[in-house]
Amino acid sequence: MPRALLDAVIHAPLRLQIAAMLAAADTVDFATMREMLDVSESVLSKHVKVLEEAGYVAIRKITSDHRQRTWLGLTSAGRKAFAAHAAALRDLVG
Amino acid sequence: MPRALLDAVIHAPLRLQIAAMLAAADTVDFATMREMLDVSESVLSKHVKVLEEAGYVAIRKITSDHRQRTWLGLTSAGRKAFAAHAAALRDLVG
DNA sequence: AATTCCACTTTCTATCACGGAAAGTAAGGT
DNA sequence: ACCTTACTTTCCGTGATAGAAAGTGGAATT
Repeated sequence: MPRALLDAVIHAPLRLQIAAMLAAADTVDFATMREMLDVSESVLSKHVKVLEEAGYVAIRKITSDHRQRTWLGLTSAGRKAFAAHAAALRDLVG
Repeated sequence: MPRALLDAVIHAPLRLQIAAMLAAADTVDFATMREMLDVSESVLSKHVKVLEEAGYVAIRKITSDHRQRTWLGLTSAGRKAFAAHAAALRDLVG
């Protein structure tokens, strides 16, 4: 029954970690996240895109200091969804 | 980095629920679990099999009272794996 | 202005997971 | 021998995931 409460977009292992990192750190840049998760650029890019298309993650590309960096952060919908998912997991896992 | 700590066998939504139910109830029979999860027999059977092949679930077929029932329970390895997974999730989800 | 970098993004290709329907199996009843 | 119960396995189609390689767009360099 609580299956409906588990958000498939967030539940996938990598995306759960992405969401958790963003929930904890507010914003993280692409390269740093890639290193922390130890995945290829294409994989991270695609998972971030899934989260973005779900309206959970906001992508901001900023050029500063002769470097362009992509900053990632949760939207308010993303924060809500993550909180709900976290609650569902806690409920399940005790 | 904690990706390694998430057990793919347990993480799948349905199997996470199965494991959680068995962790909470010790044993549950197939039919009851099927109703609680609201899935088809084939789907439950296959997920249970995955858990069994991982050594996490023990299947016991018992005939009593003119009815045969399949009882499911976690093995000690299953209990350990679930506990570890639960810890990893809590760590991730805060 | 053309070229090179950089930092991702998208495409390509292959594999693997998942679901349900339907067919199959095993152990009793009748 | 046949039927029912209670799953199990097969069949088949769909969707997710991964990584390599090619592509894109905006600096920075020449």
